[in-house]
Amino acid sequence: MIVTLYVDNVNIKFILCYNRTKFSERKYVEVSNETYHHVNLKAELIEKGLKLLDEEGYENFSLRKVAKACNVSHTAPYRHFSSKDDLIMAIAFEAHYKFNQCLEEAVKKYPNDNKSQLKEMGYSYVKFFVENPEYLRLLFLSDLANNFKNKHFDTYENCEQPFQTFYRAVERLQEESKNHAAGNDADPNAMALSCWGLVHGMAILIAKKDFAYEGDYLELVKKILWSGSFLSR
Amino acid sequence: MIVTLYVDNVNIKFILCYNRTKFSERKYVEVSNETYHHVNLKAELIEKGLKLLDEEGYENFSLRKVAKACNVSHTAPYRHFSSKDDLIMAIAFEAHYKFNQCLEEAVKKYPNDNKSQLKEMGYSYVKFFVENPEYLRLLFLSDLANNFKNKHFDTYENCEQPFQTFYRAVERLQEESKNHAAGNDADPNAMALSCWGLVHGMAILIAKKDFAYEGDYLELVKKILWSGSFLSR
DNA sequence: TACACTATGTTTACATCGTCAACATGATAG
DNA sequence: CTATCATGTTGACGATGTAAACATAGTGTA
Repeated sequence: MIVTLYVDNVNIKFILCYNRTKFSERKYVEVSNETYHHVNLKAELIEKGLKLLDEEGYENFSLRKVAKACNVSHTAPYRHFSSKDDLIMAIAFEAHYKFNQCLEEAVKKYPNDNKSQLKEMGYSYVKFFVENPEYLRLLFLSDLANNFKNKHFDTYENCEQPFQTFYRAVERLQEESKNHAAGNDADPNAMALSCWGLVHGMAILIAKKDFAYEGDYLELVKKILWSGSFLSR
Repeated sequence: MIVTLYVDNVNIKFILCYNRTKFSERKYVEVSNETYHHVNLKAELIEKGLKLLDEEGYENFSLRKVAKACNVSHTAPYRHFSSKDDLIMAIAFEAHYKFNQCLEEAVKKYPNDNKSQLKEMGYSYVKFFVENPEYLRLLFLSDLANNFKNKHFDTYENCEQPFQTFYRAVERLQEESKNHAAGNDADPNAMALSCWGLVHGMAILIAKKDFAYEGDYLELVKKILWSGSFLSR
């Protein structure tokens, strides 16, 4: 049942929920969306799940903990997700979106300079995963991430956007320098793999703390991306 | 590795195992077939564990399955490893050893050419993980790998060898080109991070099938490593 | 030889986990 | 008013990691 209240002239909608075991102990929980029922818990599961993933790490993540965080029985998530993996995929979708936003902001920073776009994007790429190390697993390193594309390409087609954003920048640069390109830069695949590989590798090494360095990692990355050997010609 | 020998018409099984702390002291220990005490269960757990990891993947790996594969009760591994993580660390140790061997072979291929050494090592690096994708998680991508160094540096100190092998090659190259180095190549950290990052990133992208390419991946990697933009100056 | 100690097995038990089946409730459509 | 469907709940299951208590075998020592 939906309850509408006016607090300080603001219209707030509530949904009537019930407590875990006893129907007598009911409480009101705010609804984030106009649509009632299903949408609410689903969104909350994704949100709390992402938080849990951040806080406790991928390997300590459990469906039951997410359910508990939402004050809901341990099987309630099954009304919205077919399995634990399905929930994780939905969370990964959310992460893809954030990651893509991050890359697109980098592109916007240099509207007319393809090289700078790619360098800035590389920097943002590394920075994003250094700041959100759990997303690394979500997007790339788990078994799930491996199957993400194949299994859910239709449902979550937007998840491919980060890669598209990256590739498009590479393509633009190649188009621009087509005439005087030589070596790797003449081979689109070689250029894409080397650009992406470098950035991807640095992000993982730093985020996973495999690269020991006393100074500021991100400054080092900036130095690498903006100097000679990267996109030099 | 299990070795079967016939001595005086008697079939004797041996297991190739290693001493807890030292890599170099590998020895053969006899396995008795039908005794209550399984003479070399520790080595067998590592061996079967590695096999299981290869076959079923990291996320489907379980202590109880390894125990079953060794025909032993599900708590027997606790006599040799303090936890599941401890077993995985021992397996990771084994994987580190193989990986390092792979890198050192690459170095030996070009005894007097530092640049070629590094290129060949990069190629072997990628090839190794493309051929053994589960090792990627074992060595780098699991939560455990994250803590590997800190927790077990003393016990498994040799596990650092692959990185040392890599770093030494970078150092040699830098020493060699010290006089005419410029840009990144003048900064050891920048050079190490960019070299390692590129190779690491390509290995992961290809092994995890995140980089879509119709042709031969390894040829593409070779092209990248042996042409202009990598170690060019 | 006898015996105690230690290393290395076993069984049992427990909490947590993902998942399923059976059931309850509440919104909604007829 | 009632049947149906969406979305909750409880309870059960087997798999898992791990701890505790117990069993056995090999070893060292009297």
